[in-house]
Amino acid sequence: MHDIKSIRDDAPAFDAALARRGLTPVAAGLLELDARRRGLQTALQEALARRNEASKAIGAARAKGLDAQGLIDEVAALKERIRELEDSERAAASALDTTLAELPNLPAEDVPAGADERGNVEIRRVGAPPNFTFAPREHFELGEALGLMDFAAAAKLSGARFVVLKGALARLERALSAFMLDIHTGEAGYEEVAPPLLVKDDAVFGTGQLPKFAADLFRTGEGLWLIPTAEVPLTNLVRESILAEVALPLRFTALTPCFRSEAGAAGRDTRGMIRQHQFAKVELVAITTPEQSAAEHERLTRSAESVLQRLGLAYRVMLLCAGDMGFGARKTYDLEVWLPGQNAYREISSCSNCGDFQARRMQARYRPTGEKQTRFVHTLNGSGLAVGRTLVALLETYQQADGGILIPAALQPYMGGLDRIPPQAG
RNA sequence: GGAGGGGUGGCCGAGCGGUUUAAGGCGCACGCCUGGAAAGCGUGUUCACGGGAAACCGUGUCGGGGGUUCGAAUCCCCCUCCCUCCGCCA
Repeated sequence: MHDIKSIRDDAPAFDAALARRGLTPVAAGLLELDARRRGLQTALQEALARRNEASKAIGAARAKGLDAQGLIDEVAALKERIRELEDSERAAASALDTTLAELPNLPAEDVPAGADERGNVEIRRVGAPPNFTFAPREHFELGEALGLMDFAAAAKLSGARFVVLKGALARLERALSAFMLDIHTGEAGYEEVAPPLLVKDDAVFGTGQLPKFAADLFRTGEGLWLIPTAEVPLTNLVRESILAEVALPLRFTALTPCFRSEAGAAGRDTRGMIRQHQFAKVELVAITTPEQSAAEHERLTRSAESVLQRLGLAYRVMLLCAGDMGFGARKTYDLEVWLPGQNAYREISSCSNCGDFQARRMQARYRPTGEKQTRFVHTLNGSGLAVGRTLVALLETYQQADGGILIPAALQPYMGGLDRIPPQAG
């Protein structure tokens, strides 16, 4: 959510920033709505002030036993005008808010230009893609051959884009989750949270999925939303609050299932676990000051990267261009892991600095030490990591010619000491 | 799901149609006092929006939304959250 005042202050800069996202100018229309709203508000407030003044005089006159009929008539006449002004003011404010709520965040200055993923810039590459003496298979071939990954069974239960994991692969998902959480809650200092998976409209509005992306979410009959990411409950932990500066930064991590309708993804990644309606993810969220958020963004990204490094997975870090960023982000790094079966880098984490964009929607503020005025916090989030896709990368990276899967040393304690998933006998 | 009781500033807590400009207390900030501190005394202390160069002024805000009234923290209706009991339940 943008501050209309900042648009008032520099409309051309606002439109120029939106243009970097490929959007047409909107500032002029917004300012017109804003001027109308403020005019109505001033008129309303003047009417209310007069009503308050006259009502007080009526009370005083009554107390002295004087006649106040003239004042009573005046206020009665004001009532209708107040009602009209209230309705008009509300309509104007609502029109302005509706428009503002659907505008994405502005890209940071150091975000490269570009309309789509072809404009993204590679920042660094870590680890070398493994060499194989055989043609590496895709994860679903490996998983199904092991008899531990069953898409057909999932389809019977739930339809397309679900999977059933069994045995060592079910364990592997649990192991990866615990491994990631331990990394983030350890030296990185994130506090582990077990949040609700069903949330209200306000929460989903706060992080920016509503109102524009309702079609991407699942909604219960009772009107609650299944979280598409733990970013929603974790970030909303600070909604409508005023934090002391010394309490910042707040760093939260959570393992949750994530639910996405994938409405616009028909035909993409239809095979395998890459794109599912439900997947596990360990999320990282940080709440900090405007001064600290850029550094916090780097720190958060490094925490996510450290998971890949300890698992020995090759990856690259991409700085997203203005046209490829998500709705709430002002700057985003994507981590892309190497998938030997696909012979490609695929997104496994997206780490974004949202600036004060979500904080405004949530009314999440802090009070700088020694100051009276409050300011909006900056919010950041990133996957650390998508567990399902990590499992995919692990299978494809550590596959053996016989169909078995080696378990990286760092993960073995979480697998009960197992060092490889053996190929299915027979 | 049923019945009942509640929600007032950072916190506690009065107020239940009009000098309430939300009493009083705690906490916090600043000042006085002090060798220094405590105590004491004094002043200040919700948030948002609008107007203004500023000082400051105005409007709204007593869980949320409607209504009654010249006037609502106070009366009425709906919603929401918390607590107690009953029912159901991992």
